[in-house]
Amino acid sequence: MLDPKLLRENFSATRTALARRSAEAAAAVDPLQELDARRRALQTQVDNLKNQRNVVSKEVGHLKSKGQDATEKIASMKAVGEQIAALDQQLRELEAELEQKALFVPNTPHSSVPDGADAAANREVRRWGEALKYDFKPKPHWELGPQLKILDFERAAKISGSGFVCHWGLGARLQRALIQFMLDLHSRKHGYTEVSPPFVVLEKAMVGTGQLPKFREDMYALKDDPQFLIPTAEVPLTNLFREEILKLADLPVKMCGYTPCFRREAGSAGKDTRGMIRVHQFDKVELVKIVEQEKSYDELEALVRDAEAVLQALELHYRVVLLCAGDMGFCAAKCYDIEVWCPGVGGYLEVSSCSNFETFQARRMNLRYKDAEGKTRICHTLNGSGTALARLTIALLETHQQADGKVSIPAALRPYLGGLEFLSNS
RNA sequence: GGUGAGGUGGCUGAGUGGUCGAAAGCGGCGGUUUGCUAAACCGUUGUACUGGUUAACUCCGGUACCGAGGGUUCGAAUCCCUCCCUCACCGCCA
Repeated sequence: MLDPKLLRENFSATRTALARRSAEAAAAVDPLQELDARRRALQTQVDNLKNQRNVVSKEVGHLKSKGQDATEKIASMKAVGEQIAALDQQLRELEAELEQKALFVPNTPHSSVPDGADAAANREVRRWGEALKYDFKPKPHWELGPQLKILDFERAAKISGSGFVCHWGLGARLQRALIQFMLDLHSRKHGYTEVSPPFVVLEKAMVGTGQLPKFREDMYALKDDPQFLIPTAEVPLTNLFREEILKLADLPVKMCGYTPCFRREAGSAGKDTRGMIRVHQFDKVELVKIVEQEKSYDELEALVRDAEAVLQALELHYRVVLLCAGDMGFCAAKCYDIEVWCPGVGGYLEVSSCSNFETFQARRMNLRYKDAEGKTRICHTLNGSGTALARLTIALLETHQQADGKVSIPAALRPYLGGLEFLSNS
């Protein structure tokens, strides 16, 4: 959510910034200006009436305590009371409308974010490693997985429908190893506190991190309860501190956590459907930071490096891409994607998305801190995948495959697999 | 799921339908005393919205907030209803 005061004072600048995303984004703020003006006028009116009522009611109290008659004042206030009730009702409706509209306005892009309407305008900022050359045609994971008997798409579909995978045998163990490897890396080397949160959250948590109300159709809602399956650990981890005022000494809050992620992918049917590039449920280790405003952009750079460390340790070639204004997610002010090379698929796949949301999420969840002067300010929140498992597994299998059909395991991961050096189907 | 007890400011904890935004204590902040620390004493102390004012939440006002939402009343922390949460016990259960 954007700062209402800032929006009021810098309306045209904000609108221009939003227009860098899309015309639709810019149009979303238009109704806010007029609604806000009406809201304030109405509130002033109601406040004045309430003041009148408070003053007279106190006089009634004084009169009664002295045993004097107050029936006239009481009668006149009855009418005022009815007026207040009616206007209060209008005010509540107006506020609800205003909030509803405000929740649909995306974040303004940071000045360092390049212009552009879509992925074509994204800017590659660096690469690590290079695409390996193979003296055979590298297979895609949807062939490798079943051959090695570690991925089972058909049986998964039998129990859950399309868009699900079952990890079998060493595949299941590989998932567990990767999760543990990443959690160890981030908690021991990068200073994040490991958190294992609930996988089911209330609607207000989903509103807090910006999944709702706009992206409802992408979420799995529980039928008989008011909760949702989490689409990412970002939701529970960031909301953990909602409605709190943190002390400066407690910042930065750095959390890492493993959760499964549940996504309906309602809008992307038919895209990237092959194998497990896009599935309804995948595992992910997420990194979340809650920081002071002045430090959030430095923390973003560090966050990206922390996520990159995973891929480097697993000897996977990747590139870091700075997203342009039109390609960024709803909440982000600035976002880097990390894309890993997958020789079987024949392209780069996004395994991490690292964003600074500035105050956008924190304002929605009323997450604040006391700064050095003791002033209460809205926190900046950040998160990044560290990293997403389904695609990481794809990259791992496809990159480290050999002509004989085996997949070599990078040295960093072997301790987590009992020293195993290869995946093979024997 | 059932029964009972509770939910009050950063924390502990009072609170009679009308000088209650709320006693008191702790903590925090400022000051005095002191070689330093400590102690003592004095003062101060929330959040949001909003009108005016300003270089500035700078100053002066207003409104709201005692778990949440309704209701009764001229007036609700206080009375009534619904819901949520916490704790205890019972039931069920990995």
